[in-house]
Amino acid sequence: MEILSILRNKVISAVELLEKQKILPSDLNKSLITIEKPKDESFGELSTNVSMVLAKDARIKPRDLAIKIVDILKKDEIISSAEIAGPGFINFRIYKKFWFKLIKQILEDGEKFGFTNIGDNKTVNIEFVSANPTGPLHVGHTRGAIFGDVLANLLESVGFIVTREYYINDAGTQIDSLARSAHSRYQEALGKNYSETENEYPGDYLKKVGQRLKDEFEETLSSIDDNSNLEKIKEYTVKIMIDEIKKDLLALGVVMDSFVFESSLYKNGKVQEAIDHLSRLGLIYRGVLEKPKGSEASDWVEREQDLFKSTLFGDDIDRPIKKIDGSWTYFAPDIAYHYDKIKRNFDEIIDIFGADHSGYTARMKAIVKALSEGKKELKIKLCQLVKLYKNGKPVKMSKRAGTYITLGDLLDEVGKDSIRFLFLMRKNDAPLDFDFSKAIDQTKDNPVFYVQYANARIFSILKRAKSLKIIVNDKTLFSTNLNKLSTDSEVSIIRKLAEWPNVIFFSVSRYEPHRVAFYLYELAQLFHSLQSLGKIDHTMKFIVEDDVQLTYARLALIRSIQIVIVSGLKILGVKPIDEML
RNA sequence: GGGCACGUAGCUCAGUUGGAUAGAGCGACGGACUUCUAAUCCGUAGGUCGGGGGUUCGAAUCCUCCCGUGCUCACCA
Repeated sequence: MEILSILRNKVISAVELLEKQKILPSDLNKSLITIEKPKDESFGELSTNVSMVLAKDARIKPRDLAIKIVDILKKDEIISSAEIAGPGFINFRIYKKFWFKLIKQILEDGEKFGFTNIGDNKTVNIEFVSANPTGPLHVGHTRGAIFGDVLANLLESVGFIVTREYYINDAGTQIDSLARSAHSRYQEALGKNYSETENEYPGDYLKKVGQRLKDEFEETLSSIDDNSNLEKIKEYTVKIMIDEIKKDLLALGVVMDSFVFESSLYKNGKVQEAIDHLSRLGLIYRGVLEKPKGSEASDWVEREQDLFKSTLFGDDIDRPIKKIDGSWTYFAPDIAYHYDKIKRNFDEIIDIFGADHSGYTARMKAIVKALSEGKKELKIKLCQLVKLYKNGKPVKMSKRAGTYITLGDLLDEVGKDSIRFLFLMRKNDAPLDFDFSKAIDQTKDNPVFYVQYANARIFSILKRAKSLKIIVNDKTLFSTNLNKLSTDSEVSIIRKLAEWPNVIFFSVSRYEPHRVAFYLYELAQLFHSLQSLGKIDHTMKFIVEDDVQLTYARLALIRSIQIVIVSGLKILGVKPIDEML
């Protein structure tokens, strides 16, 4: 167990002792007790809010409670000082040798350090990207892809069994339009009349499809008077689009475990089945929706339709499941799809949406609650939109004109690792301004190189140590004597390393992968700072030639930094590099 | 007009789910290399946390009302 948890347990035991002695009422809620690193290190190395959190329930003043707790903890073997400050904080200092234990633990655990078994083999389904197969992925999808993938990595790393899933909308009118557009390009490839105006998907990417249709089928599908030809074109086009999407995702480092086709839900009767289930639960009725307030829907007509009682589950209005012509609405297959997820019996179901689908979340949560009869809760994370800039100027994108920046474009210009890291330097629900020119620049404003560079520097130091006949494998470093680590900067970076398990815990429990990226940046910052001390004062170099023991101790320190950086980068799906080129 | 987000330094953003004197990067200004990689470091300047009110020991964080921005709004997907 790492030091923050150890200290927290000690604090809790102290409270329990006071409970036993009847000084405090029993059964106080201790879940809010935290151990944190104070912002200002002059306060102490670690602090706890215990006395403020318990004061109210215990009916005692925070500072009075703090005095009692401090009396107990002062005797503890790892605590060198415990002081009360401010409204009732208890600030601790820890004996150095207990900080050194942390380094030993990192060297022993390796890249597993910090990852506890939170998941306990619980299963999780994360659905993300799920872009319509009508064109290549663009920057918006990219953000969702990275967010979902890294969240999946995180969950896996703490013992969840994760299914990364992509839901393919391969049915409906959009896909019919796609097929007609592909047919136009097919005609074009065959040298027949091509009409730009009738083409709903005019992007160049369909030219390739047209050519491939020609290569594959020659002229046999040219006439679409026969509907079965259009069906074949549709099938073929969707397949190509999906292959392209998979290829782009792979280049971004994202591999899905599972694809679910909307069309299969119709074919297998799963849509009807899900709706029937809702009916049995009494949640479907014939009704008339009110005209939306203030909406400018001028063509609004009052109509009776089949509605799902989503208001019972926290939605604003009940939602139609059938259109006027009797066909299903877009919502219906989604009901079936989530019913299917429920029946596959995942412990957790997570959907990742783009912000443009935020209006959809209430009904999706409602449907999962309804279909599972309250047993499952759908978790939805929203990714805000991405605005692209180039040299500080916004890049205009138009789907109609076919001038939008695709994931492929991004990968060509920026590269996978930069994209992933930069996209993760924003919280998911904050809008992301992404400047192309800055991302390409490898020297400034680019945190991924900053972190990579820290790793590369450590690699280079260890390499040099080896050349000096110093043994730098983890086993040797593990058994080295660390007592020579004595400066504030050194101990301060160990304290930072001690936060890593906390960072993982919060990233997982709140589904916030960006915390990992920020943490790695901060850790790299401390490392760079530490290294630069050696420039002014040569005794602060990591390798001090006339002090073997100090050298070993410092190598153990930087090696443990490297372990954390590398394992963090792996979570982000960014490849650590040993040498900057 | 309704719903959901968001509003923190000149710019881009963090802020451990209510804690101490609100942080970082960029930009600006001033410094540091016969290097274990200067792709780096150190320092200075910069704030009414959009505004008002409320909740309490304590608010950037929670509640409420305004102001502003984005997304969205039956029968599209």
